[in-house]
Amino acid sequence: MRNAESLTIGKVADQGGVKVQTIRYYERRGLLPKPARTAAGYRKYSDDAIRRLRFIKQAQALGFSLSEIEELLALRMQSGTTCGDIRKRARQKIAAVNDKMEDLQRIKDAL
Amino acid sequence: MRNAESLTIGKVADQGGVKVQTIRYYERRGLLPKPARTAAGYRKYSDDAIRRLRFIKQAQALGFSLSEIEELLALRMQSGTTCGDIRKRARQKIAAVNDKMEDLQRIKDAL
DNA sequence: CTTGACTCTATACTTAGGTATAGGGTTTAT
DNA sequence: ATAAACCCTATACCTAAGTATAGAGTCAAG
Repeated sequence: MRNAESLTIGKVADQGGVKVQTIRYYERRGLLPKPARTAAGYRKYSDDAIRRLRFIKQAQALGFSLSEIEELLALRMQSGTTCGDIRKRARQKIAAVNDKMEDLQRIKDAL
Repeated sequence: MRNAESLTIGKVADQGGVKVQTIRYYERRGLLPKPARTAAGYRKYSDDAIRRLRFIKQAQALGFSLSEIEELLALRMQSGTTCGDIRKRARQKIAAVNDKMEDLQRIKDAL
């Protein structure tokens, strides 16, 4: 009972917390796969799309650019072999965040 | 022996790690005070400008927008009274960074 | 069976944060 | 005393990440 198939773009946008145009924009950018279409040409999504949108938003909040996120998603797709790459990138990012926190401390002290 | 006065915009740019045009841009935006000028109209800076540039870069690296940085600098100027505000903002930002780290963990796990 | 809320494509506009260019004056090293 | 390396203003351009608009088709509720 877990899978509501065939969501419209509007539903996905609402659930993903973005605008409809943003979804189409992501599709053009290659961040979201081209979805199936109805006879009338309407995009049909499964809730994978929502999960993907949320992943994108999280990664964005962490300071990844859309291009970086594209790479992350690509890596994720090559499941199996290259998991190490992702771990490495995640670790890099964590290190960067740690650095940022130290800088923050310094700024706090400076103020 | 600590104060080399009267730096040109180029020196400040080099030391601050930004382009000359960026300095002029920051001046237009109000992030850097309008400096004194030579007879010929050249901008003259003290090394305060360099410190300020570095502060801006650090804050930027932490995810502050230029507008936010403007506010931070303004707060810093009202020295004395409103130090609490800055601490509060810094603490907010630290909290945000902590949240981000948790998100990062989650992403790492998700990959 | 029509009206309002969707959807489609294509194109243009927006904001943030710069970066480049044109056309000119100035300083400095030779 | 002249050429290179600076500086000046003003204006235009750029990338990222959307957001809006126009003009047209579609679906669902009354």
